[in-house]
Amino acid sequence: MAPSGAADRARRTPDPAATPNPPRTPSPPRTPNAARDQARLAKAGARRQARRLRPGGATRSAAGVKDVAAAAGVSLGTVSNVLNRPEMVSPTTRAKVESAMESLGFVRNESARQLRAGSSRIIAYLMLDAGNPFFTDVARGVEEAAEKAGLSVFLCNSNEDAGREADYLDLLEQQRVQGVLITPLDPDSSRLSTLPNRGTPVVVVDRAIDDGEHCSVAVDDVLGGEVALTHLIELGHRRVAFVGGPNTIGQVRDRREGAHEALRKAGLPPESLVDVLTGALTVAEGRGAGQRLAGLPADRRPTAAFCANDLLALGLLQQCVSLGLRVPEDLAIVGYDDIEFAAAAAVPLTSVRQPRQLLGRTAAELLLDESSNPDHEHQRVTFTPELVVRTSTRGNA
Amino acid sequence: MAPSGAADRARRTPDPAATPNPPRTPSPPRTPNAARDQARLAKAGARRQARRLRPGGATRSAAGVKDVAAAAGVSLGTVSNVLNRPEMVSPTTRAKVESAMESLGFVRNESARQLRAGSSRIIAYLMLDAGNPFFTDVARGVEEAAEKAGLSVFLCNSNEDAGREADYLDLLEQQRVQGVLITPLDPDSSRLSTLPNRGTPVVVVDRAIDDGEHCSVAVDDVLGGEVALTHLIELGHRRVAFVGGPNTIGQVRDRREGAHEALRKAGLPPESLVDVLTGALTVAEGRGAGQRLAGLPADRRPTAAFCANDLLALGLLQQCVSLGLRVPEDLAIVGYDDIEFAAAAAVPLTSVRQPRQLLGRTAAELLLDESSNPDHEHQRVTFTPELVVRTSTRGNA
DNA sequence: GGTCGTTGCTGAAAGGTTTCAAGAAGATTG
DNA sequence: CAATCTTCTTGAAACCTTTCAGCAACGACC
Repeated sequence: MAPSGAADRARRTPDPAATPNPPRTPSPPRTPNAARDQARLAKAGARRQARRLRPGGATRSAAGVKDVAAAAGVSLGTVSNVLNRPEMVSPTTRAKVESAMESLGFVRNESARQLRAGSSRIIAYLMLDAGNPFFTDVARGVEEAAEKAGLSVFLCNSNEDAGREADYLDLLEQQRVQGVLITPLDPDSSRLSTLPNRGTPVVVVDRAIDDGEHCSVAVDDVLGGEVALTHLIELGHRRVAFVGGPNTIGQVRDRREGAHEALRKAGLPPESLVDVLTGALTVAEGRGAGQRLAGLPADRRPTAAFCANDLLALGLLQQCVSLGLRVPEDLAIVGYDDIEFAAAAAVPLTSVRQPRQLLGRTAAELLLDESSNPDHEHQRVTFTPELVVRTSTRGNA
Repeated sequence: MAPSGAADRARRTPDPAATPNPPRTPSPPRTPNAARDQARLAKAGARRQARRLRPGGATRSAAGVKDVAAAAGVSLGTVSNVLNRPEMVSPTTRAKVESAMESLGFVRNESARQLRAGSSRIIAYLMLDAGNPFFTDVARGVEEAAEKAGLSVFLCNSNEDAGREADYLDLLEQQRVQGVLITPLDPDSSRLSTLPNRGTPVVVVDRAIDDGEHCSVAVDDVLGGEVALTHLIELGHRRVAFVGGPNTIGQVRDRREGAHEALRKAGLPPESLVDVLTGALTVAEGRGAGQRLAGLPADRRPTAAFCANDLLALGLLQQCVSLGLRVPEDLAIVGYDDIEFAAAAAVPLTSVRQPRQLLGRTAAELLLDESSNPDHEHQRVTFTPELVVRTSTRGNA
């Protein structure tokens, strides 16, 4: 119970060049190019120690119910009963079986269980980007609801890659999971319908969809975009950048559409919104967009930017500040999602908040209903977003 | 909740109040108390539309290899060959089989495959906190290495909860995954050794461990703590808060120990480091710590804070700024992990950087080696952290 | 003393896949 | 043309669990 001791030992042990046949050593962490910050008090490097141990008998015997039954002197069916209907086994028998399990190190084979019983106790959430706190917050809501129902959650990360998304869908279907929650790259993809057609419930998260095949839980992105841009218009901005992309992502399209809607309602021309296209919804892409925006001559530069999500907004903000632009005086910024880090940013970020955890919880509840309730009706739940105004648009006034 | 016997039993008891009606509607998103920001242009709420559709024939026939074989007019073994050794099936036969699969909507039953073949194509990463960008970056490294090897990754989130961690370990062992990567709450837990003893490889991530049962990949946290505090000492700070907790988390203990080591080397008394204990490593807990620190009279308040991770540091920073403390003049702050948001914070954060992605990639590579190479030797890889100095300690000078 | 209900346990069947020894059909060789 | 190889294909066995009809033992009852 003294891990500090272990660490101590690690540091003291002489650097062993004596690794007989180690897997190729990892390259040392490359110094990040993005960060212009300096002052390395310690240089990066890796130490590695190998040990051939393979202690006596790694008991790879893998005891099964049969072995347990033999050891306990009961039949195989009884062992199964202990596992699945313990109340219908006499206490003494149960004790015998349980102690046999213990001493044999029995681990139930879930594949066989599922094959025979037909049902899995797992649901999966296939996320668009596990690095985006928005989605991990949604995931927390999912876990909450799943735990209440006695299910486990596997998280999968498509990382905005259509190929990976498809691979994971295949995998999950083959695993016969109880259901899949997904924030898809393209909610209209036909691939999304094949699962429910074959019996695996799918609930679409953060996209509204009404094809009769899925439930969906979403936040009104068009309204969110409209609210954001209305706010900027009311502050007097007449030339606004829309930072986001790629356009294949529905959230981006909807939020842009909402922005245009706001222009329309305000009687402003569509050209008031200038597209700044990004390759993904990440901080790094936001920095790139900042570079481009800051490079424009001041009289042609938009006076405000509406970003498709907070990661973009934070990157944009960071880059603009470091290039000497003042926020909001030179450029007002509105983000989207109101992730926890938005409020802690260099200039606290105005953002459009979504009920993240509730989104996940509701989606999971719909999934559970679909997979357990024969009278299930597909539903489309839409939540309303909420603008949170902070310094990045309002200033400190 | 993983299928422990007790949980199972609980679950099976028939639900007395059968719910023929749709799941209870979710409560509307509660307005967050933490944010003091205002200006709601749109109030939150939910719309819901139900549709009973249940289109004609949800083909839940679940065609199997047998059906495909019949449809294609070949034997069952041939279908399996198409699936697993396509090169040894004649092109024409293969085409027949493939089109039969297509038209029947065949989906391979992974449970059965795994039961028979014995092997899973899945590895899992059991994370300490999926909401911490540090771990999602590690996960990205894991995915990268796994993809290269043709494996899929399931992410699981213990959320710093020992019970959930144990449940997931059970579940993964029962699933017979190919291996488990884990950042454990307590690396010394005996539970961690039972899996490898029974044949499921386990690699410990972000903790050094040398028990002969696991590989481990870590960054030297003691050194990191030392480097961080040395930096503060060199800046003249003589009274520093250590913000972190709970103490059961090894990372916290090591980093604190390193800080004390720095004091020792500088000839300063141990009381120079004041513990500010938190309940978890989150932004919210960081805010709480900020509240407490800012509440101290200026002459008793530490002049600097070293936080066990960046989430704490960001929360602390946010709270201190909003309470009128100047950073770094009134309070210098050092974080840990150098997550992407650290550089974009209100005051860009000095932090101890770790090679996150490399950590994950290396861990996954070790796991793959362990599960495929009979001569595998357990290794302990240690990387060296790196201090990145920014405004939160140095100021703008 | 027979009948009936309970309670606890048994043993075989089933579930969908992979594997593998063996067979069939064609091609090649002497 | 027979013998030998090759190349494909086949069918049964095995993987481990759950389920379920049935059996044995026992007490209660008329």
